[in-house]
Amino acid sequence: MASAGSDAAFLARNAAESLPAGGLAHKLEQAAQAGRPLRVKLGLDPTAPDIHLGHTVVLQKLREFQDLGHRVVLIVGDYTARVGDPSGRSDTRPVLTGEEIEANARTYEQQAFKVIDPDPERYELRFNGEWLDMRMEELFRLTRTTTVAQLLDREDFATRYAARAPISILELLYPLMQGYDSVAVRSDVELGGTDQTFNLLLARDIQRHYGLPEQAVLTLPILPGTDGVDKMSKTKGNQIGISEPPEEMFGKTMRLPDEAMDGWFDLLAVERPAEATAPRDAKRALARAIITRFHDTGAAERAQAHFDRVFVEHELPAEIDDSAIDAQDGLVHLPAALASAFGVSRSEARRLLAQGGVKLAGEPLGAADLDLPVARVDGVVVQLGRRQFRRLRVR
RNA sequence: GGAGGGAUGUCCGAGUGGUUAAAGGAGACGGGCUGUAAACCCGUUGGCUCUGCCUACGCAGGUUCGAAUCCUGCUCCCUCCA
Repeated sequence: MASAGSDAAFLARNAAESLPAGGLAHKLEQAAQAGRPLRVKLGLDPTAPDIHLGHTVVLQKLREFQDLGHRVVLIVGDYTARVGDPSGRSDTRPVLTGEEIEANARTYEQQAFKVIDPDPERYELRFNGEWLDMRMEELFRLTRTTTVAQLLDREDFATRYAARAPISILELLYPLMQGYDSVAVRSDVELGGTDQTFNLLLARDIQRHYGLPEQAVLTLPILPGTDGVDKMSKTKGNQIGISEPPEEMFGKTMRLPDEAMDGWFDLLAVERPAEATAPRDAKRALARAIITRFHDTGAAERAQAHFDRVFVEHELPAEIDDSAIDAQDGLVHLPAALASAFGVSRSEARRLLAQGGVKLAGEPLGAADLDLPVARVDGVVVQLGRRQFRRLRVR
């Protein structure tokens, strides 16, 4: 193991903040002296089991800790998920059942193993229902650790409070519960996005109140989505899921605005190509690196070849899925066929047709092409928009 | 406990009896340009058996030739006073 100082510098190199100053190096030193690994905590939300690139930033960091010999503790917020988080106003979140949470957690874990090491020596998975299902008396002890003023220091609470927007007591309790997780698992370090800074730091206070050493906190910048602006999230539709097919990953990465590229290289810990590389080529390298990480090198090469073929050369993809469609009296009703082949509504199919967004064997169709003879479409490739292809097969 | 405000399409947000499938914006999608970047231009954006029909403005009823708009009840949300 290298020196604690250089390890700390390495771990913090692409982090947003390492708090308190010198805290991480100190922890690493203590661990080295005691000859034990650090317990590195990450909390996860069991309502969203699909991992995307944004989640992998912090997972990647966990992996780095593991590679230095430390132990990762993933905490599933099953208890909190069962209560339901009221933040985000009226859209009451569906409260999950125990089984759903368990299933989500396992799905998440399987995906997380693409990044972190599943070796039981280096990894453990815990559910916070284990300790949060507590007696009132214990809750009193927990709530005594923190004051309202402390909680109102958190930016979003402060903003909402000032704006007289509602803040439920439950919401105020979340940081406490998260902090108690740190008490329960005796974490040495906790990771999170910069949006978690407050909660991660509050956990230190709570640990102190419980007579435990305070955890070091390492926050990582939020990875912007493929739009380059908003935080990557499923709801925003700007995510790249780590289980997506290589071709999708390649295309989505190429759509990333140039300005966001630097951030991606840093946060995803992808080696940057030479300074003079054209933005387009840098992005291609980024895309290949991402695919190599979640699939393999071969997949990356194939995805790039596919991309070049379809979007640069404007040729048909090498592989096109078949779609079975119906015909009547020797005619194929296109809106219906497109709807079933591409999963759009018939009205939408009509619109696309009218806008020249539908190509049959490379030739654009028009609004009038509603019913075509079977012979013209059977076995022929239709293209919807720029990137969807299907070979139609009349049943 | 009292008083008041609100719930509109993916989101924000106009509209307070009739050219309203519902202004405007955002987003998304299609076309052009291009590096599937940005910027820019044009167009589309509830569904369908599509020159028409059906469904839609929190939910349920009612008034009216006609309602997102008026009335009644209900649900939910917010604010202020106590």
